[in-house]
Amino acid sequence: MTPADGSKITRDRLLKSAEMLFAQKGYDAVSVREITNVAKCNLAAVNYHFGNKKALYLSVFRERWMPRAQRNRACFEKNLAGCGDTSPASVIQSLAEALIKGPLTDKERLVHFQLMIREMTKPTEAFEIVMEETMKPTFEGLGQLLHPYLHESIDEERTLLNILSIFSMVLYFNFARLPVSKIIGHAYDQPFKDRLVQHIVDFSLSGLPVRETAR
Amino acid sequence: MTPADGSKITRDRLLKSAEMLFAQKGYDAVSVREITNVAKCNLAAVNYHFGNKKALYLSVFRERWMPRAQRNRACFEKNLAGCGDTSPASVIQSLAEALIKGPLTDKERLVHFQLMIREMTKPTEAFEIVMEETMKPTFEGLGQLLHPYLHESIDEERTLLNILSIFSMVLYFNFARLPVSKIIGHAYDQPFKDRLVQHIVDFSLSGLPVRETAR
DNA sequence: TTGACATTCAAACGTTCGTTTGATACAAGT
DNA sequence: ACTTGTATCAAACGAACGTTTGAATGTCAA
Repeated sequence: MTPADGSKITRDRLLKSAEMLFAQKGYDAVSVREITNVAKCNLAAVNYHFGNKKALYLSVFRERWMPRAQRNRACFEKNLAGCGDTSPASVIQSLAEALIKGPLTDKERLVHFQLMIREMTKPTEAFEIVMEETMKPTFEGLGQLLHPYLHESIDEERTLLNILSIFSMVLYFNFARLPVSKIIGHAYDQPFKDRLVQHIVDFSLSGLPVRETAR
Repeated sequence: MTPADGSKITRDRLLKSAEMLFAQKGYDAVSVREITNVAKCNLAAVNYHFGNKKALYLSVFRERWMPRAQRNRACFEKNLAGCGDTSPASVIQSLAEALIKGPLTDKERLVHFQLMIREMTKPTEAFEIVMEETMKPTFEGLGQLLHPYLHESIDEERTLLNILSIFSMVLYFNFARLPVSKIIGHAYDQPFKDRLVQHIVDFSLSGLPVRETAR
């Protein structure tokens, strides 16, 4: 077949199946046979199209994870532009909405953040991709947006800790859906996602909603 | 040999080696041969002492993970008792100190939270242990401590979301040491841990340190 | 129609996996 | 002294792994 034909389709099916399985089970728990079965192609297709299993894993990050990270980033910037200002409230609301209710489907979001968590827990070569091309630029951008609004005494480390704290909430509520659902007693439906975004914004801006009389 | 002799020692070495390797690499990435090599015992020892690999994994949670979770809990309660009150500031400070500077060594802490993250990302039977015997009681206890101080309009879900947000920060700063170190530019030394606890308390109570003039 | 190229496929490669086996060593009870 | 029970060990088991091979199939330019 010519490249315009079914070949690329097989390659894409491999990437798609591999991504889902790697996110669900982790690199070592997934066999090449399992991937090719889900992708409905021959066992040797992985080696033909990607060379070997590890190269397929890296291609998943390069060709599927990165574009999704960029879609998230674009959504954040669109949200923020729609706010009309760059106040901390607008920045955090735009970020939380982009990552929790944003352009990804629920399945994509789970896959995206599970892959991210796996690279944080046991980094491979893909960690550099995630870190240098996505997280570092994002945190730097958030730092520049928030810094003018923060108290004068807040140094660079404190600024980063604040950003990482917001990020940790978004990360946690995305990848740990199962335990969170088990604790709050219901699924991630749309109204809950709205309440979740609102909570993250409120908590990030004011912390715990403590009674005035008890402050 | 009699049970009072070297046998239990072999069993303990297996548990210790298995825990470290499972935390570092994940269940499927670790082979029984690797575990027995690190534990300096025979390959068949895993099956003799635990039956099979999966049972060893569960024993790691029952016999090593759970006791550490209880040590953390005891430290939290000791910290809180030392505060003299149960205000949100005292509760969060006690919690953050217990989990970030508490009774565990740095190595133990990393292992502990990495195992936790792995169970949240891809739950096995050990998930029930972590969830029912540790997280649920902890969150319920925190809810009862914090609820009297929270605003009247805060319902049970909002209370839980606040607790989960604090938990997500503690979790993140413990398991994601590598990316966090990479971003802030230095290791987790003692002064940084002090600043980290202070930040978590401040952020949980007041959110971002926004200038008064910009509020 | 032919030759070159791209893609798929069944089959096999050698290696490593989790698990089992049977022999051996040693301590304690009778 | 002999039996019993516990623990360790080298060796082997079949199954599954990632990877390779060479033939078969299809497409398009010449």
